[in-house]
Amino acid sequence: MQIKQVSNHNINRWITEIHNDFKTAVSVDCVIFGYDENTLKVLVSACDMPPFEQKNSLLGDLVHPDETLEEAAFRVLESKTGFSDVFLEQVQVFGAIDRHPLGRVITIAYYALIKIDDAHLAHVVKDTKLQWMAVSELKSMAFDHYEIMHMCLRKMRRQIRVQPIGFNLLPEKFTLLQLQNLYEVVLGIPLDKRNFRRKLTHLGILTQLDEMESSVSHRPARLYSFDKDAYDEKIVHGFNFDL
Amino acid sequence: MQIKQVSNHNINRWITEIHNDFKTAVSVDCVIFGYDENTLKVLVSACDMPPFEQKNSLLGDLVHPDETLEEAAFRVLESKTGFSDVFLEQVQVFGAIDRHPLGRVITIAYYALIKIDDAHLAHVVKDTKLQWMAVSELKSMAFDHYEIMHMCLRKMRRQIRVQPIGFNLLPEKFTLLQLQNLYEVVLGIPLDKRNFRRKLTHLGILTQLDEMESSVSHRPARLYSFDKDAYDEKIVHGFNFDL
DNA sequence: CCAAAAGTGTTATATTTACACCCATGC
DNA sequence: GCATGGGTGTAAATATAACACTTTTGG
Repeated sequence: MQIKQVSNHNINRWITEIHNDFKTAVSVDCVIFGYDENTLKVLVSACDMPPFEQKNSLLGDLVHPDETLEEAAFRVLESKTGFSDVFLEQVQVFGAIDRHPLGRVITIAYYALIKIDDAHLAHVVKDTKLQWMAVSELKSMAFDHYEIMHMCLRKMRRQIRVQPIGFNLLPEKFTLLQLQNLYEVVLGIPLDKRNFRRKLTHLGILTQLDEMESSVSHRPARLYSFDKDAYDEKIVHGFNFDL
Repeated sequence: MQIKQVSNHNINRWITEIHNDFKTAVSVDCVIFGYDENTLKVLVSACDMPPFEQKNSLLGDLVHPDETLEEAAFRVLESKTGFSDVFLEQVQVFGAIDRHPLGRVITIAYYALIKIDDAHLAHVVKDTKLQWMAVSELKSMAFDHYEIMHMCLRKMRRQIRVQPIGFNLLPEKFTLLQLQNLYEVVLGIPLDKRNFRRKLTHLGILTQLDEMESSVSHRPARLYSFDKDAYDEKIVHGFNFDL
């Protein structure tokens, strides 16, 4: 990179600091949430770095010099899940001085929401280090990753109430009960069936499909899909999603 | 720092990358909000770095190797405002590859809320580069600082509705109209006087003082203060501030 | 016919909004 | 006495919460 010759001593200080003294390693860590078997899960990896060999860690990597932070996060996501088109949200930076045993590494936490499907599960199974773990069963992790996971969970819980992001965790076609269960599991509160259904169907952001559940041993439920166009349209007219 | 000898080649890669290849300069930038003359203002500094000499910039600095991100932000705040006890909130990281003309610098944005008082104004006046500018008058800034300011403004607007942070912008003792004006200015919406007063006084987080405004050319208003203890008490019992 | 989830309305309660006048003070 | 903001209550509309039974399918 070319550096302009400038007279101000303040700028020379910056040049020195930027290029020598004050450089730090920067990583991204992804909290990848999935929803399966009525459970909120996180994709974790067996950690191979001392002293955390018995722990699980989040999926992350150092940010390369030629990529943005978001690109780094998407690179991690794609390499571990095979998906490139996922919902991704920056949460917070963690910069405690000794958070990494190999030296100072500040990390930018992202959370992602993905639809766990069979193709994806096969992809994960091939990588013996990877594992979907229920959020409720995760008690401790490598580094400060448990704290990071928890912060991401908090942010996701806050966001899911006011933005239609929950659909990223469900298949394209879902029943109203699946949607209600998702909210109950994520938020940890029971919801009234009739009120929930009225609220959601009256929001006008669901498309009622001409299709039913099949092969269930009870009355099959109608399938719905999220109508993103309708949502975007309503947003510009001052509509608020609020569950 | 001491580095453990480990056998795994993956870890050796990390060591190389962390200590050599992938280091980046990291800075903090503070969007310092103040409220004065019924206006929301930001503390900005004349920029002396080409090509932004005609622009204002946020207050920031590189993060030093021996301090956390928050410590860096507080250091910037204290050096520029003289205050160490201010409300500070991390907002987002900005990591576009060419956001800084001197090389790759990723920056962590914070916003701070401070009470602009006379002592503080004197402090600012001594530094000829510093200036309080109305948010509404800021149209462009150095680097990506306008975008950063805007993101912080958005986050602050969101937070002020659900957390009692507005009090950080007012004097210890304030009138209900001052508080209402603050909300109207920050949120950009008019509020009904009677409804606002009823809501706030019934929340039970304001202490009604035995003191009135003085030297005003109209009926003096009662003064109130924020009762943090009462707020904390209510929070643990599941109370939600929501304006 | 049994088990399991689908689907559907009404009423009571709480919250939010809209709105207008007299009061105290400084000049 | 006039300009300025201080201070107060009520009614209508809206949103939320609670609640139970019949229907449809597979086994």
